[in-house]
Amino acid sequence: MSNVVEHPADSLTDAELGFDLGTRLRAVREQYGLSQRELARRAGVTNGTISLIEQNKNSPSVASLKKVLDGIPLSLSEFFTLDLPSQDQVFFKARELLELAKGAISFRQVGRNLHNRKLQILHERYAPGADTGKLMLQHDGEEGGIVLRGRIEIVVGDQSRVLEAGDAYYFDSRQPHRFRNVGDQECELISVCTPPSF
Amino acid sequence: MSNVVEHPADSLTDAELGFDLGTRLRAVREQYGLSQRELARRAGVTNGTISLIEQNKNSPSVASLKKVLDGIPLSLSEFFTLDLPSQDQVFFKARELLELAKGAISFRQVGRNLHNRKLQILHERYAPGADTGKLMLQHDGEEGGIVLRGRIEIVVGDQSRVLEAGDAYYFDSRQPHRFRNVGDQECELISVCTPPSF
DNA sequence: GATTATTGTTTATTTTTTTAAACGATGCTA
DNA sequence: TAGCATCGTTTAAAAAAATAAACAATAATC
Repeated sequence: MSNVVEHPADSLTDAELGFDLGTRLRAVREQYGLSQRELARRAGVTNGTISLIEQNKNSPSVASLKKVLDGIPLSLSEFFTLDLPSQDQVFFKARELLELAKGAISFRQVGRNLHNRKLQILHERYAPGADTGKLMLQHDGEEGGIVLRGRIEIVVGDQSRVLEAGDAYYFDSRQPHRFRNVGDQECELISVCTPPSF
Repeated sequence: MSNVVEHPADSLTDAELGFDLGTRLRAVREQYGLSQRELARRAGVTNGTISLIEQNKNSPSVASLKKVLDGIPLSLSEFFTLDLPSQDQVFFKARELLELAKGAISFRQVGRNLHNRKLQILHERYAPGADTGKLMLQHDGEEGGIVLRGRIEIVVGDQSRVLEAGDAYYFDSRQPHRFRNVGDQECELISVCTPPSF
């Protein structure tokens, strides 16, 4: 009885595959080097359960899927949002940061493919007077950052503040927001946000 | 068969599941202005099913939870990663950053309550020679950062690099990793990671 | 005020999942 | 090669979830 497991190299997301929970669990389990029995022992279920789930012969209750994932360990949200095959670049020389905008405002991003990532990390520079504009930005996710030098005015919803070196911010990106360099020198900051992915 | 002590009928809540699935579903359903019956009709299940799920009186199979969410519509990953709205402090003066560690290695965090947040943003400082230790760190999530000044050696899995001002990194936090200041001056960087949420 | 919908909940019955144990296949070691 | 451990799979019985229908509470309409 040959154990043929479909493993297309370009198997990217569940959206394309129509959500193959069994294959996903098997991939995760194997990635962690666990046998069905070992995972079953840690999770407090039987090995048969895991076998049947991985073959999509039954659909586990959320409760028992949680039990299984606890044995890895992996949270439900991580399990469902997981992008399995992505071996990415880890280190980036300064010149390798991806230039997203260039001019009065400059965004230099860590990493290229945003779709596989949970974090968008930017090195931002604002020339004196530079402004993200009156039309306030608004998008899903959360964002925050720390100011490295200069003075920048940040408007979030009905709040507004001028931040200086060492100051920081954090807000829900669905609130309208705007950045403006109100100093007389260049302003620099590191920002990060969770990109809307799924 | 299991001789384990039976749990009371209503014990499918936080304790076992890690979060309150029933309340979560109810909140989402009401947010979309749907009655149990209307959602049941769209999802192709019975209203009783939804009632029982929302009371945590049974734990739906992933298959039926997916059916229910399709009626909203909402993906599984969206459902599990939903964050309850929380209005927090937006701006932080430099001195308000939360000091997590103080000594050869210093971590100063943006924001206090990590549980409601998707991002952990840190201002890290490493004294010359400072080291996160031979026991390599490993945890769920992803992380990245940008070096502001100094020289730091970062080991991720079987890869290793010395990064300098402007350089950056990004990796899956489940890979073992270690940070070490290999320069003769203090090293400073902004790091960010996705904390495990559930 | 009575009638009629619509809401969420509960209860027997059916359906599905989980268990416990056995099965065949593979790999290791003496 | 034989013996033994481990792997994933399969199957009858037990446990749990989904259904269908009845139940109670509230709001709307006549």
